[in-house]
Amino acid sequence: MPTPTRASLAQIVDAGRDILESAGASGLTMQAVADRVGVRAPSLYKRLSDRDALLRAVAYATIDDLTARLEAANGGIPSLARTYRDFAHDRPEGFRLMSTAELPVEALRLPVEPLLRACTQTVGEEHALDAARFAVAWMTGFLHMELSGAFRLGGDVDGAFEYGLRRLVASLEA
Amino acid sequence: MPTPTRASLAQIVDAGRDILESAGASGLTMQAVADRVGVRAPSLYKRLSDRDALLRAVAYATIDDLTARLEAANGGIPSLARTYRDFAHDRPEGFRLMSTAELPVEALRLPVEPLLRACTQTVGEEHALDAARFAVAWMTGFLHMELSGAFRLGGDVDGAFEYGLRRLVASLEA
DNA sequence: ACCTGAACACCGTTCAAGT
DNA sequence: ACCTGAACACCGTTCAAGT
Repeated sequence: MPTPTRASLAQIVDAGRDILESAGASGLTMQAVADRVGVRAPSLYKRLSDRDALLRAVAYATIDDLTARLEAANGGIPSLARTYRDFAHDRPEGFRLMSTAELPVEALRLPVEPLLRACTQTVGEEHALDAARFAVAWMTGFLHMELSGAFRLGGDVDGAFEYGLRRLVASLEA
Repeated sequence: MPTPTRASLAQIVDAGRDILESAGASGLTMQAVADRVGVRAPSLYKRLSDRDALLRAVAYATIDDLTARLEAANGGIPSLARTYRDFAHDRPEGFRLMSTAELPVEALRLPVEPLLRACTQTVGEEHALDAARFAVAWMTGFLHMELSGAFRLGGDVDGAFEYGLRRLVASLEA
């Protein structure tokens, strides 16, 4: 009787996401995933070509999760921004991995789509892409700095986010 | 006669910066630095407690470099933003390391100082910090995304930067 | 004081051999 | 088909021994 599949790719990726959040990217080792999934490390290479493929797979799963949340949000820029921030707070390591993992450009098309629509509404077709890049850059930069503790000193971080959001929206509506 | 010092900390950090830019963060190993400096890896531990300390030292040197460039710029927001971008293009891996390395909050005080002054000029004391955070977040986010290739598809990246810069300045002057 | 070789732990990865 | 132990390369780090 052939051995039944013990470690499906989905199980591996789920284990990877958990380990990532609890131990950080450096703790996301093949051995840690193998232990969690009840298998020896070499067996993972039946499903994934190498550790980089594991990181990419976890990044994709994270992006899917984010995309779903953004689609569920009311489509305005403030709502999208706050949803994005909540997501980064929930899965800080996954959020970081999205920027770190070397992904093909199209990987971000789906999560950006709702923002692109919102920007088209406020600035029109012609500058929608520039506006979306402006918005995404601010949000992503803010969240990275917030998560890395760069805003720890001085004043209210929530307040700084809402201030930036107000300025952002005002500047696009101008 | 005691052995003369072969590997000073300054030499080690300089070697580290070079290796970082040519081989990336994962290529910045203790062995690579030791080779470059003409010493065996264990000798580095006379100067640095561990690899993390090496990364921090390289990050600090990078920050000093950036600070000098920003101080030399004409102090307006557009000039600071373009100087920051030039720096990220010159030393992309160093730029990344500044965000990655776990540094104490005060590490960024000096490079942010010129921007904080510019923001005080345009929005006044009370919201200077919020405005600086808005500006830094946008710039840093934009540069990370640009360097990681997220803007590779569609349109003019320089144009998108100038668009963002115009919106940013306009929103602070409003 | 500074350097070295030897050694250890840990990780990624390959592969021949098992079921 | 899927799994495993054994093995290898590579890296960080420690330490006793050299000058």
